[in-house]
Amino acid sequence: MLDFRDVGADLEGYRAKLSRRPGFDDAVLDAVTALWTRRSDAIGRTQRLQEEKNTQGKAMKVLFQKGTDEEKAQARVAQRELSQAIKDADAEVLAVEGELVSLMLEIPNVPHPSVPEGDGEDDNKEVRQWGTKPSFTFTPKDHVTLGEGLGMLDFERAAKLAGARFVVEYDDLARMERALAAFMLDTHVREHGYREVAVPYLVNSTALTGTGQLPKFEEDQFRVPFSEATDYWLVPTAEVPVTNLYHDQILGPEDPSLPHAYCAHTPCFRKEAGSAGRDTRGLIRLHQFNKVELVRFEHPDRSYQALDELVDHAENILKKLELHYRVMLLCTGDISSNAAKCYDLEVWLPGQNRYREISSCSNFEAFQARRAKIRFKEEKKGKPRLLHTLNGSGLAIGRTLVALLEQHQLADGSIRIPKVLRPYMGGTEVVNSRL
RNA sequence: GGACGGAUGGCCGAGUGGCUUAAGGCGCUGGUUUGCUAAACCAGUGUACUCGCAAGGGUACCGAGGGUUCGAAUCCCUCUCCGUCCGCCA
Repeated sequence: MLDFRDVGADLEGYRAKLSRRPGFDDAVLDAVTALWTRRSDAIGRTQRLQEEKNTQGKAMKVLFQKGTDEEKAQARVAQRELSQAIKDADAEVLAVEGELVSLMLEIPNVPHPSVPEGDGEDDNKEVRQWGTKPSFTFTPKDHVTLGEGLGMLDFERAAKLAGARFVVEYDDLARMERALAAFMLDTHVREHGYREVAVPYLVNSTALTGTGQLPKFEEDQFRVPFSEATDYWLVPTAEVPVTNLYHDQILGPEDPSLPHAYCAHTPCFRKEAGSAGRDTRGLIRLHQFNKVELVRFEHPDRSYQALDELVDHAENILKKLELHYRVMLLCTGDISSNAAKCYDLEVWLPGQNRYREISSCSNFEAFQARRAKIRFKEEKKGKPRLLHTLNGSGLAIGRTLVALLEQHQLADGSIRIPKVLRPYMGGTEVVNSRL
């Protein structure tokens, strides 16, 4: 969320910056400015009425001891009228503010100047590549063929249990989900300095609003209809519970200094409402998948440096797993609504002959911090400022499994396990079929 | 699921309708005194909104939301969270 004061103070500046996003309708900005004025007027009125009522109220006690019955009655009527007037003015403030906030919640973040313009995916800029495409002396299979060939991926039974877009894994591939999570967490904790955290997989709508999934993307979220009164949603990513750890908090100078960096492993649940028919084969787009997520709370002055570090930490996992990938800088047409700047890591999938997103690393600047009220003070008496939040996948585990299967496949359909993962796989070097 | 008890500033804690502009203490910051440190003393110490060029005002906030009243931290209702016990349970 942007600050409507900033928008009102520099309407044309924001119009220009936000118009870099294709499809942004700037009419909403004029509505915001109009509401802002109405809000200020209404607040001014309420406060003047309050002041008057307080002044009169202080005189009441004396009056009730010494005044005549008639004076008392008059004062009572006057106060009652003031109370009513305050109530009315308050109601207007609330109504206008409600409208204003609901508009603000829908306005996307301002893209950083370094974000290239573009209409969509094809306009993203490749920043660098790491490694080379593996070459095969045979035609590489895709992960579904490989996994089913090993007898370790089972989409039919998953469909029986839950429906489309779920998977059942067995044996070494089931173990590899666990191994990858442990390997990634260990690396981020030991080598990159993140603090490991285990969080709830159900969150409330306040948390989802704080990180920006609500209200705009409600159709992507799984709501748990536990009862009328409860407000439970399955987490779409650990970003939500982890970022909201600091909800409504002011970090003081006595707190361990910024940055605060966390990593968490959770399943992620997504409706994939808008992607019917897309990526229906395999592990690429499921309703449930595992992910290790990195979340950072940063001083505004160094959040872009932190973004580079974050990308590096995610890349490091791919390097250790010996997976060829490229780094893409997303353009204004492909970047998410919350992010100011975003890099995607795209891993090479020989079975599909294309790169696929395996991590998305974003700087949200103050966009989430303003929604979730996350602030810090540099000095004890200083003014609280919004800090910057960042997060990135480190990495999506299901897609990592896909990449391992496809890039490290051998001619007979078995899979070579990269060295760093072997300790987590009981020393196994190759995944072989048990069939 | 049942019963009872709680929720007040950074922390502890007083407060049963107007003397609260939230006492008092701790902590913290600045100052005075002072070989150093400590102590003592003095002053300050939240958040949001709002008016103002500024200095500096004003308004709201005692878990949340409603209600009663001229007036609510205080009385009433609903909810949330925490604690203790009982039942059920991985």
